[in-house]
Amino acid sequence: MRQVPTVDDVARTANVSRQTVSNVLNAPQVVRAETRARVERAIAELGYRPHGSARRLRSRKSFTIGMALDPLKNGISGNVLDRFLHAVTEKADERGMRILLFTARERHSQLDQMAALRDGSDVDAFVLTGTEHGDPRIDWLTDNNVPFVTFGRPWGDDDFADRTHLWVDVDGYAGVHDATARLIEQGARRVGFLGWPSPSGTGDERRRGWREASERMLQLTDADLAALSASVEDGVEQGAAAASRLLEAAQPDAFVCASDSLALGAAMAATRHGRRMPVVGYDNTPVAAAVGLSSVDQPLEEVASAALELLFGPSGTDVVPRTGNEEPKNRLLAPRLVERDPSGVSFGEITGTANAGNHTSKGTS
Amino acid sequence: MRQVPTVDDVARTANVSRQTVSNVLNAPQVVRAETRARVERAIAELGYRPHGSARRLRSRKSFTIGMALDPLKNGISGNVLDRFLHAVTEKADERGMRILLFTARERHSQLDQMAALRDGSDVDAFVLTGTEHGDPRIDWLTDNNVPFVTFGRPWGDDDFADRTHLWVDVDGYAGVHDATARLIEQGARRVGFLGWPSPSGTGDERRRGWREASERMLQLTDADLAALSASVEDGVEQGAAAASRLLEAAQPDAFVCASDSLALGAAMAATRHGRRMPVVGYDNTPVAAAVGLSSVDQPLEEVASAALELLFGPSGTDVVPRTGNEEPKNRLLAPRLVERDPSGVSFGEITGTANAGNHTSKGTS
DNA sequence: AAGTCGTTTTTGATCGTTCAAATCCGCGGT
DNA sequence: ACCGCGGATTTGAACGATCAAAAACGACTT
Repeated sequence: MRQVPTVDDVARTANVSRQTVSNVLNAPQVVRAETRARVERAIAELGYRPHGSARRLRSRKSFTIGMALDPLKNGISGNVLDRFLHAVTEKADERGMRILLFTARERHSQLDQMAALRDGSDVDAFVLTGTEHGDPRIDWLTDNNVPFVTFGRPWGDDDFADRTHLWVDVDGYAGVHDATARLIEQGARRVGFLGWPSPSGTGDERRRGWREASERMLQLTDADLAALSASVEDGVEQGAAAASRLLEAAQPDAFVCASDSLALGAAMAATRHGRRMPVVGYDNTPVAAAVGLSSVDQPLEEVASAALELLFGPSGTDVVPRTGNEEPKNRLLAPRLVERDPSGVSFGEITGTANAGNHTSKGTS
Repeated sequence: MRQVPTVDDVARTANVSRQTVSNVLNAPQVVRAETRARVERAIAELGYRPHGSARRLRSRKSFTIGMALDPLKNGISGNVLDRFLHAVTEKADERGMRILLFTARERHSQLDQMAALRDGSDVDAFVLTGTEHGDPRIDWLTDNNVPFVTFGRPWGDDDFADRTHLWVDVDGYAGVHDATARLIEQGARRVGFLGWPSPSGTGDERRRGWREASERMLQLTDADLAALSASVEDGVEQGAAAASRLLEAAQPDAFVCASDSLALGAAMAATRHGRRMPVVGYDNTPVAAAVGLSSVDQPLEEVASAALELLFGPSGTDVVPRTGNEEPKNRLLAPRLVERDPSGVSFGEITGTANAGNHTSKGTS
């Protein structure tokens, strides 16, 4: 079995020293062109490939980004994070970096994992998703001066002023606002909203988008607005039930929803009530695509690029020092409304106990 | 800034040598209980954590599994691989192992990536998905003696006799066979099948399941069977179109499909023809769950466990030597039919050019 | 008292690379 | 001739751990 060649082997065949070989790889500009060519030939000839672990041990850089993979949320919602994961992986690949995944049942051991990954130079930085307000991971990372960026705002007092925490997020307010405005342009006069119970950073933001667009463009009383809005846990059934209530009580002529699950439920409820009306969901999941629902699409590729840019600058692989000045510390990206014609599907009778999925709805408080 | 403690620091505080500390971590049984306790106390006190890269450099083991993350297939189908990824990550976590992701636009550079990962002791083994017959990656891995396992059969002449290639797969034949049988039990007499064009390992296998169940349980001529089966590219529209043709020509009273996309299309087509009939899809995606379609569910957690067991044995983290004898080299797992009542949704008129998604259908050959 | 054996601990070398500093080399200036 | 200088290259040490072999220790024989 052939031994894997090392820098020394390359150095010997190219008649140079170890360090020169190393320089060809890491700082080509300091090597004379002629020598460089010679070394490169030797590298190709021997099929040399640097030993990652050795390099990391010495240089304390890993070209690797750590991502926590949280246990799969039921079906629909997990899709966004998976798409984000793909996007980050690809953007990282473009910089020659890789993604190290880890999970941890308990949050505590997740901190341990992250600590181990950092101390062992396994990762240069972390990309986190699904962070909550006051997330212990964030405090730990900040305290220990570990570079990280989150997909999702910290939802503190003034996120844009937060200079210790890099974040990228999608402007749910704008997304829902624009979707609502579009419906109104198309003739809607009473747009209903299905969202999640407060407090929920993302949820409240999306509701605000609907509310402000409605306020601004339609002459609706506060009572009207209150009647047109519902707060329920995520899920198709819950969406159907809530939409049904609104349809009876507040006569909406369109729906905007905080998720595609809710939107699908709303579309079904509308048909059940013998009405056909536009419904817009959120996240543009395959479900929305399959049944022809319009949906607000998050630009996950851009989110991924932006996240890496905040961490590593426009193109490098070195963590940008967080000097606390100048450089932007966050990015808020605009989503895009994907409009679809739901002519392909209509939603018929829904039975009393129809279970439109295998969602484990834990409590309804 | 505090320095990260090393084995030497621990050794010093515990009054032992480096190697003893190392032994406490890697071979506790050779250390006297009392000494071990002392060392462990020192470890806890200093908050020592082994340096992964140093360990890897010396021991040539990484406790890491490499997975290629292929560019996201459009919507629906990607879901299975993402669920698999999650499952593998969790099962790996239980063994104290982690997942390193990488992508590569071109297949060629993917080989390079894998070579680099292996040479750099970045990964101990690879888990591959979406392998094709005669996949160059497989040859390369086999030739270079790199441990790997695939989710998906090699689709060679006799996969079960293949002792050089570890694989896990789900028995699509059984899944579709049983789904078909179930429909027949429930009264169906002419079950239609929507699948993909041959040759396609998975696709042909699923079709065979339908065909043999139909042959065995129903008295159908070869001509009947041929008329009841369609081959189209994956997609909701394609499924609807094909189902529509079958409905006109062969009077099916139920459908079994090779994917949820096709199944959704079939359900829509059936409604369009004013018929209500059972439809079973494959993969149990969120789409099926959302619209209440029955579907064949792949046991991805089991697939993940089985894959790791083939590689590392029932519980360790060391690659089982592929001696070519005795130990099983593959596992074929049975899927499970998830039955749903589609009462919640009915599928209405479909317009001529309805685009029920943003699938980029490349060619129709 | 010396030899033997088994268990526990220590010692020195090594993994493959990069860092930091030293050396080499050619050239122009005094 | 000597010095200084900047660019190119080399040298020795270090990164933090494990491997392989040697040494220390105790108990038990002979």
